[in-house]
Amino acid sequence: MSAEERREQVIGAAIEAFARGGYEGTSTAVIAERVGVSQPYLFRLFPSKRALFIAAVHRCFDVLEARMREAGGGLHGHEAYRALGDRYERLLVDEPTLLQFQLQVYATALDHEDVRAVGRERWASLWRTVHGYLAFEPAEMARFMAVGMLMNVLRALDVPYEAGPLMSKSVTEWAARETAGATRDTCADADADADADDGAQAAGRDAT
Amino acid sequence: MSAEERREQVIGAAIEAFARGGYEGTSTAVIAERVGVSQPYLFRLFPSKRALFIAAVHRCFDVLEARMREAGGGLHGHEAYRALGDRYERLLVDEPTLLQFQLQVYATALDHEDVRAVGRERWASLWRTVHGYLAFEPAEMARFMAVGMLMNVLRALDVPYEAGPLMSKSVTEWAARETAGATRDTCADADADADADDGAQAAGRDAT
DNA sequence: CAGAAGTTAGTGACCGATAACTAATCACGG
DNA sequence: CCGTGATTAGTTATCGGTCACTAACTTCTG
Repeated sequence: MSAEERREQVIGAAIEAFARGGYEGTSTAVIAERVGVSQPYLFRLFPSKRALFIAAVHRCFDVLEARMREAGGGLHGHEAYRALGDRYERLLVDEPTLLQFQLQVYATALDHEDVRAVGRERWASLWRTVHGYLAFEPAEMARFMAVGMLMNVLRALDVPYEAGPLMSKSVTEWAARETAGATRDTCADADADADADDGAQAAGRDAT
Repeated sequence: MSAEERREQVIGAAIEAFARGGYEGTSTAVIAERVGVSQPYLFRLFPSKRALFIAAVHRCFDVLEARMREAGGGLHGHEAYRALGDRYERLLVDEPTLLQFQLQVYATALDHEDVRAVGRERWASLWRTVHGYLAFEPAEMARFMAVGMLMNVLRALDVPYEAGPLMSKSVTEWAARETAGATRDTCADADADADADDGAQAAGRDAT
């Protein structure tokens, strides 16, 4: 296998590993093990752990932008808004690793200047791709991105929510329930592994 | 100094340290050093590093809820929406550590079930506090929280933005600028330490 | 034989946690 | 006022394990 192929493979494994453990919490050994090479060999493919992480950031946003572009197609305005929103919801279910890694990037950016710079650069690119390509109004742009960030957090905390416009209502109801039963919070464990197949909820959106 | 006082002090130091380095990236030694006690003594105040982190999570959301309650007062509807929004903007400028820590919590929640459970619990509490106390409509609730999450990310990436309704427009313009000059991205370093006093931008909101 | 792909061995530093010891405070009987 | 025993706040010493990274060696292929 060529070094370039290996590098791509390593980046994929790095995203999966970093998504779970974060930058500091993930050893280069587990990444190497995941692709089936020795740990020191990673340092011949990438100059440092940070360089590998940054390569993973680029890959992550490459995919994100590609997905948005695919969904946007020739649409614009509200049609595009709905199309991209739906696509992001699906991405959240189909490729959760990508979103978890995204969250790790934001956290890592706080004290690694190089990561912050790359994250900012790619966020600008993503924002501009969505805005320029689909011609949203600025207010809708911010709203779209903001809801995306909210969904990221809800997913990170394993909060169940309905997709689409019903989200706010369902989350509000969830919050009321969760806070009411604060005395017996053991029931929160029961749905820990039940979210694996709640992708079906995304289809429930057409009931709107 | 009593153990309880020390504990409170340690929690404060822990938030500051964890906010920068994250859970895995912060050693108990640096937290101990920050409060001026020996590292092993932390383990007499808290049973484990995780327990300390979780205590910090509680403190963080305690403060967050308190700030929102103060700002909400007897207001409701759109007036409350504006009051809380303004307060959150100010919090972003005045107490950035709290927000950086918040981001670390979301990232940490991904692979620590106990942190996730506490985060979910406190998010529900926060959501309910804002919703129940201020009587927002569900859609406004989600919008409020979503914009907050967006602001968190923008701050983490050091993206300059105008506060208030102008945000989306200013960020859109920023994205256009940033992406246009992608070939010479060295200028991105210049404003790295210029954000210390951009709190003045928050006052620019009344120009609306 | 040359170069690229990949390995084993090792290193110095650090980290969370434990164990055992010390110093100060305080209540209290004489 | 003094001694004294108990509780509490805090220390030093240390350990087993892990981590990013380096150096030197090997194996495969054209």
